[in-house]
Amino acid sequence: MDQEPVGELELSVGYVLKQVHASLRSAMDVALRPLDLTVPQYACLELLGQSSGLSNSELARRAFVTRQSMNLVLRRLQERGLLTRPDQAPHGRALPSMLTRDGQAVLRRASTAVRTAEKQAFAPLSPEQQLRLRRDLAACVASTPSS
Amino acid sequence: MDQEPVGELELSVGYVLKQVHASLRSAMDVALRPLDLTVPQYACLELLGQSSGLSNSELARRAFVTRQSMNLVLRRLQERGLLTRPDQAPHGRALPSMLTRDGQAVLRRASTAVRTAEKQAFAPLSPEQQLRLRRDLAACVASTPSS
DNA sequence: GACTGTATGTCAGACTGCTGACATGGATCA
DNA sequence: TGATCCATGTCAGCAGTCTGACATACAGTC
Repeated sequence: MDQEPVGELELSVGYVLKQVHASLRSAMDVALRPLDLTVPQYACLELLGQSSGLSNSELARRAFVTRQSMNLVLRRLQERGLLTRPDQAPHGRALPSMLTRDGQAVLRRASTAVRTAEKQAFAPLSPEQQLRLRRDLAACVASTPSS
Repeated sequence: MDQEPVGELELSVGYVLKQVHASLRSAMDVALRPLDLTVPQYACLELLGQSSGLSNSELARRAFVTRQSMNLVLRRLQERGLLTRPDQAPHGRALPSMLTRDGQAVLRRASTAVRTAEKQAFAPLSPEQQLRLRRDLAACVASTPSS
């Protein structure tokens, strides 16, 4: 390793944030591959596991993708029998998605796998530091104009 | 189990990290649009501005994309006359990229725009908190197996 | 010198996610 | 009631990124 003078980019919060995000994303990919799940698919399952009956648009917002992308994710998961959507909307146009029994089972396994990967990624930080990190990040979100 | 209105996902460091990353990415997109630059293109310029003569592969690693993707970025920037690459490699196969005068000018404007966006994104945090956040994140990177 | 291993640049194909657009259902208000 | 606006689901097209592959250039070993 050549010892360059630490660039200015290393001093940018955004750059380091991107770095950690990339590393975590990669770790999640590896952890989810055996379950044949992508990160967006996992995110969708996790969101539904915690808030059953969310609509496509609502899932998209919480997973930080567009409605169109989430639509494809939902379709694929529905084909695999991991979730169900009613043919007709009970109110308005929103179609509430629900996990099937299989979906819940897959989610349980995926959740533990991701949790392990995440734990490992933040292992250098003590529990107190992790809590502090989460709070600092959450503070930034709070000021963000909701998309 | 806290049954707060906030879901369990909100308690996940990874989720909040993703949230902040998405918000920052979006802000950077908006800030760079007037300059007709994408985020990867800006990243490339910024990296070259701080370490002139980096190769395609090295830029790719530091920008967290593949060599192939960075190759397209470099080509596009070269077409716009923002950087130059020698036709022949001075050593090995690595082609060192250099910013042109125009490239340096665009970088200056882009850099201030991005810096403003980043400053705004992390505005809720005091300078001390931002420093702490950067250190915490950097600690996570240190343990990551380098890609 | 020949062989092996590693790193780089580049091409081709597939996949993912996005933007733009349209139709539908509901709420609001004159 | 009719008009307007907003949110949702979905279709089509396009740009960006990735995986896989190949040829090339250097360093190390025999």
